Amino acid sequence: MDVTQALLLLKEKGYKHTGKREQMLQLFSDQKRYIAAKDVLEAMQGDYPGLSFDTIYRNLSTFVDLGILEMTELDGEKKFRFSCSVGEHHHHIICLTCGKTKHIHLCPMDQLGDSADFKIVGHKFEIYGYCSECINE
Amino acid sequence: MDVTQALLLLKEKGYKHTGKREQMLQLFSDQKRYIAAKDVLEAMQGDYPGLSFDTIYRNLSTFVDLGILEMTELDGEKKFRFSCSVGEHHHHIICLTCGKTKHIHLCPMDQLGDSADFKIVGHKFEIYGYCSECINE
DNA sequence: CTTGCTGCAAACTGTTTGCATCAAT
DNA sequence: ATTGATGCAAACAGTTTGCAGCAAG
Repeated sequence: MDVTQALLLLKEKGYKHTGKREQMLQLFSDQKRYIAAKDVLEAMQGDYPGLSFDTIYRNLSTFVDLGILEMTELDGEKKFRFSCSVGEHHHHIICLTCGKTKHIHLCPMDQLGDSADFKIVGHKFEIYGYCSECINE
Repeated sequence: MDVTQALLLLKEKGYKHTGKREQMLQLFSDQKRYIAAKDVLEAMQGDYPGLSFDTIYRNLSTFVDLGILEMTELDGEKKFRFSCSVGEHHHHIICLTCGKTKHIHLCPMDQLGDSADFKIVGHKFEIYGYCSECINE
């Protein structure tokens, strides 16, 4: 999902085009990372000094609703992180320092037989580590 | 880990034996579920009407430090859940209604080769569903 | 000019902490 | 008598909401 495509989708759904939204989308498109709301805010405060968390949260949540972004909580973290959504089912290795991700095409659910006593509705598989840039710190 | 064993460990480490701690441990030992702090509190307020969240949280965190309980955050939930810890590495199917768990002895990390560009330090694999008792609601 | 977007302030949830008191050893 | 355990109140982080004004269509 690139920025132009996302903006088109927004327009289609009756959302307005604002500079803040575009720049948020640009940020996620440039950075293939899981980014927390706070970091989105900080990245944008250069261009939008008065920008508030409210706007960040409202837009992030809009983007997730539209399928533009995906949202996760790293194990133990008490905050959400967001990154560009890609269509096909996949999992991630996530850098605990910078949020950079790498896709994993192995899904453990493929090898798991049906469970007699549970109706399965979802799963979470994430791998945590440090990327080559963050490991020397 | 049963209650007597856990109490022994507490004593060993210089922690005191209180009725509240014993009953908390009993609760987790009886119920093989992931329980949230709030539900622990509610389950105990019958016997300890003045019981506060502070005590619950402090004791839960002590138990986790000692390896008596394990802690997780279900995907999307903004709260921690706790359950009896077992030694060997494993994963869970977790009922989204009652927190009941079933152990999974498949670990996807076994099939994952080393990643050249990430130093892996942890992972999370959880399966969410509804148990046979909760499915009809 | 209409409707959605935004900032402000306030509320909310789950969790943590300082302090004085109480209870287990 | 010591030292840890507890309740209270307050603080904290991340997130959400009502409202009035602003800006994009």
